[in-house]
Amino acid sequence: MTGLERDKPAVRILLLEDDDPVRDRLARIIDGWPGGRLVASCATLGEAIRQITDETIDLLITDLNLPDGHGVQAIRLLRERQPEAQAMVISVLADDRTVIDAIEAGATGYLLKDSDPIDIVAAIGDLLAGHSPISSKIARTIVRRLGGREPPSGATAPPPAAADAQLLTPREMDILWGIAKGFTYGELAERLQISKQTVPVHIRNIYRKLQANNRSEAVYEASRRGLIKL
Amino acid sequence: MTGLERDKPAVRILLLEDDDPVRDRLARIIDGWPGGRLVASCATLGEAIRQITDETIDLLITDLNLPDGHGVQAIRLLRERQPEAQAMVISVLADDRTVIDAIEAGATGYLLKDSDPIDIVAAIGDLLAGHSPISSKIARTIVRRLGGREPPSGATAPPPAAADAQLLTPREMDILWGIAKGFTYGELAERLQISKQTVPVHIRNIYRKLQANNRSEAVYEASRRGLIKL
DNA sequence: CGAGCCCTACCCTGTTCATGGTATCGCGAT
DNA sequence: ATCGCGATACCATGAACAGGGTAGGGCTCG
Repeated sequence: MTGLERDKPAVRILLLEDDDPVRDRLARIIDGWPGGRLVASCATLGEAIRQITDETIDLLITDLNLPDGHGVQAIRLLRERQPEAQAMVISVLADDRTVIDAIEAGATGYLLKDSDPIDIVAAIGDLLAGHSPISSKIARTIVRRLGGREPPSGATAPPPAAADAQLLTPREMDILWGIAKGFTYGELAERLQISKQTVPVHIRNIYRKLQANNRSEAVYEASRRGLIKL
Repeated sequence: MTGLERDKPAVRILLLEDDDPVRDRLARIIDGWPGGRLVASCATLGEAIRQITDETIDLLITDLNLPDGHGVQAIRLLRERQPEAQAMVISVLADDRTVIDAIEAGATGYLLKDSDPIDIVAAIGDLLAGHSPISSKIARTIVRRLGGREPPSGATAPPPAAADAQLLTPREMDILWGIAKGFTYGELAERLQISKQTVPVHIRNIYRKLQANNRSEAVYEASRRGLIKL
């Protein structure tokens, strides 16, 4: 060591971004920031996986769309191998699934590329201060996930399930059970003694209420919200 | 009927803030903003409740600490009476309980007073654009709520998975995760970087091993056997 | 080195699903 | 009494899925 590391522990940063100009720009900024040390600057998931496996990382800054995989995979691996490390996403992706996936994988920061020029150093500082720098568009997805809607009629609902209790109608709950168990339209119709034309109507309504687009997603969502337990 | 609902798309804003100087300052800013109309500027929860009950509101901007109650109560009432309306918190409070309460009550914006001078107009615009202007410190609380749990890869879960651990191959477990979350062939193929022809092959093998005939059944079975936890 | 398994990939075919629209009936609320 | 909504029902179309067969490359293990 030639005195690069003094008393202050520099933040070991791993950068993962497939777009060359963007990566270089970010790398330069990070390199020029005295508080951090750029462990590596990767263009592929594979390279990042190698780095995460071999090196000690404090902070992963990653894109999501990668030529050989998805940035969330890097986040997952990082959280597994180095639970103390932080992860921040910098991406153009803003759809609900991607955002929720990233957050659930352990990302604590999420900046949208499309917005105004990113102050990456400020975001890193924010993150390391225990905050979550998140673009407002991304935040909305997360907030929606928590807050949803529908007013609690009483004062305060202790269990989260109580809030969603009225979300689905009784019939929809019947249908939900059915799709969780893998029944087809026909089986469900027979079991509930209704026309097989009616089943998809209920299913559509369930999808709308749970913001799902197919059966598995609906079951996953319903389970997550405590509407059903598998 | 006063018949003025369609003429102008000015945002009807209700301000609730007990601190006089702060309230006046915010009121002036909002008043000077051509995009919005200040319906009322309240110093107490009681006054705000009256306004929410009697007037049509598009956006509530509220403090939380109030002399006669809590701002969250105003948010709850608003969401109950006027579900289309938005709510934004401006407060010094940042504890988990308060933040989660506010978000669950329906707030889609949450700015911390202590931070840098608030650009309230930008935040309002953000909010009305469908985003969620949220201070990064607040965001961390929310993110923790969503993602702060255990990493999905069961590093320390030998008891349940032991018997069936070898039932599915690693790749099949990847696929299983995907179908539990509702991914299509194409999405799964992209995320795992394999051909979309290969995905159904794995799925078929999973069905065979779990004795399932469709996705929901497979997820149900896998969950029941402890292969995945939703 | 051949056996066995996993992962990969493609072909084909029939079924099921997702999604739109439209409509009737009953019930509780306005 | 009209309105909103839940539940029921039908039609139609394109996308996605299930299930069958075939097969090459890579890996490990006797």
